[in-house]
Amino acid sequence: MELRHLRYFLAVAEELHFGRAADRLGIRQPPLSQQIRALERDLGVTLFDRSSRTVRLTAAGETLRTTARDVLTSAQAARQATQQAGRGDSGTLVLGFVGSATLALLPRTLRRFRERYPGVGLTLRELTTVQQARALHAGTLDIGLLRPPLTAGDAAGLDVQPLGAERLLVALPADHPLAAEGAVSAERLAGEQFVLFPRDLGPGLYDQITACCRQAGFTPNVVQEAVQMQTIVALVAGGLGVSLVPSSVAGLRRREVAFRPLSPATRIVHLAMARRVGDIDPVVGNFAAVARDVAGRA
Amino acid sequence: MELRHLRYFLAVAEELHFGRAADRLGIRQPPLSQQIRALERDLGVTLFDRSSRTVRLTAAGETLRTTARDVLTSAQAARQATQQAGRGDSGTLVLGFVGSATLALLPRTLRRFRERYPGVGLTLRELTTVQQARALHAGTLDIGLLRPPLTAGDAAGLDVQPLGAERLLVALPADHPLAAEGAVSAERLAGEQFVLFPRDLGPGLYDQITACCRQAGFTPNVVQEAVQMQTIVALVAGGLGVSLVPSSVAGLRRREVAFRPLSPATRIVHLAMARRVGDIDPVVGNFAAVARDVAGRA
DNA sequence: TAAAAATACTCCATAGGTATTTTAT
DNA sequence: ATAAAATACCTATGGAGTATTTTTA
Repeated sequence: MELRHLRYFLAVAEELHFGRAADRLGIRQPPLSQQIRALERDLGVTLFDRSSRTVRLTAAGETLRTTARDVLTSAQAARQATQQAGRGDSGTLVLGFVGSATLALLPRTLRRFRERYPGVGLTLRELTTVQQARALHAGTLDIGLLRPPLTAGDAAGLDVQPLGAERLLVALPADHPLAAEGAVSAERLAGEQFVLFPRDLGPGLYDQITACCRQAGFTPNVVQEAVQMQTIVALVAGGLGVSLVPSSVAGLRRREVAFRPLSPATRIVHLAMARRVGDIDPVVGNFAAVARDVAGRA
Repeated sequence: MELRHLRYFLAVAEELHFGRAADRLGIRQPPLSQQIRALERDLGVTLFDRSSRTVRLTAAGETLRTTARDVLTSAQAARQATQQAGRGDSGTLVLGFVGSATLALLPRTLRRFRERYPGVGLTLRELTTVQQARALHAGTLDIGLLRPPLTAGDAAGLDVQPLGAERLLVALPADHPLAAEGAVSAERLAGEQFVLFPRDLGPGLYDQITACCRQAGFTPNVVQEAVQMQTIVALVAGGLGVSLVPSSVAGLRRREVAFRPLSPATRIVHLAMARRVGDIDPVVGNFAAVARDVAGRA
């Protein structure tokens, strides 16, 4: 018994006429008669009571008419579910991200992805870069938005693609003297009080910021820590100090805060996307494509 | 997509090895690879991630593995339900019977039929012969146990088969003088008081009984009516009168009642089975066969 | 290098076609 | 007489076979 037999059977059961059923199926009447006969032989049961003028369903035929519909329906459902899964529009995706990635790229990427692949369940986990690398290896994470560099050990077996580079900006209270200038050199910040996030929330970015200061000959005097970028910016607005932030943070326009480029504008922080090498899950590929697309537009 | 593809796919999905899966399916590895490939092409989806050493399911493959099982399961269910219906072991049967048929044949037939065809729902309707003929024509009855004769009009379109013939017995109180004799001639009953059923409950049998008396030169003096044969026999046991009953009623052995043949033993009452001509429902055929079988053994 | 899947090809079973016959109304 | 299914027969697609190549762990 094949699905073809059931399709043919249903056509005849609905038309109660071999000729019309054959037309509907796009085949000729004799092969249809043969297939129905083969089905009857296979099942060991007479499905139609046919005379040359009338075709009626037998009791067995009535039974098959209802059950065969179920079979074809579930076959169709299997097709569609499989194709949806193949397009990467099903299942779940566990996404890791560093806190500083949330500001621009992540919300837009999530919105686009949700629009295009509504069948995918998303789980978001805010993790540090190193935690993401470990979770990717452990299989508890499917894709990560993190800040390079990774140690060779952590990077092994991972496909890490740059998603974008941002300059570091100086965030100043709007009435700060340095805010009057176009660009600020790192040396000018030596005496300033800094608002930063705890190092363990983003060691990559944190180390780049402190390295920047060290290169200018000082260690930043952190007077206040805050967990979220929004809070840091709010604290700067309140006049508690200055900060160094990735340029995407400037999207948080606040009247009381001025963002100024560092001069020379050499300091670059990178955001990257990491996934397991050889991960063939189309959901992961789709998310990566959307993220690249969103990053490319910025 | 055909069921074959799903069967093959499931074998590979379970073995994760084309060679072993082919063995299990009783085919060779290359055609199996081809069929899987054809399925993938048809669905437009990659189902397996295969290298020459390992075969893994893709996300789409995982989806198909669960849904394809449903398809094959429902196909198997369709097969079995259809075959059961074809054997006549499903659906319902509406059976009519005359009250006087209940004593021997009907209970045994029902027991045998229930044993052999547990899938059939039975509806029993006690109806007169004429009512059965009408109900058969109307399609509200599938098969009837009735007492011929039928008028030509009622019999048209019906297949009426004799199920058995019974002699009429005289039912007497055990202490009745006639009970001392071996056989009783109808004439000897002329002065007796009779216990009978109302004519409209079984005009065929009733008319045969009264014809029997009329032939012997008298009209039975009915002093008591009762609806069921058991009651009639009980009333005879109580000494209220005598009765004429089909021989199967003698099965209701009661110490206080003697059953004696009529002499000469010419009076015969028939039980017959009626169904619609050309009724192809195997359930009806099966019941008829069981009934004939049970009647034949008696 | 060795195990396993893919490829190349061959064959034949059978789905589907045309022509005709049978059957029941 | 005629509509419709069955039968007979033919064709060709494709499922399954054997032999071989390719691939990667």
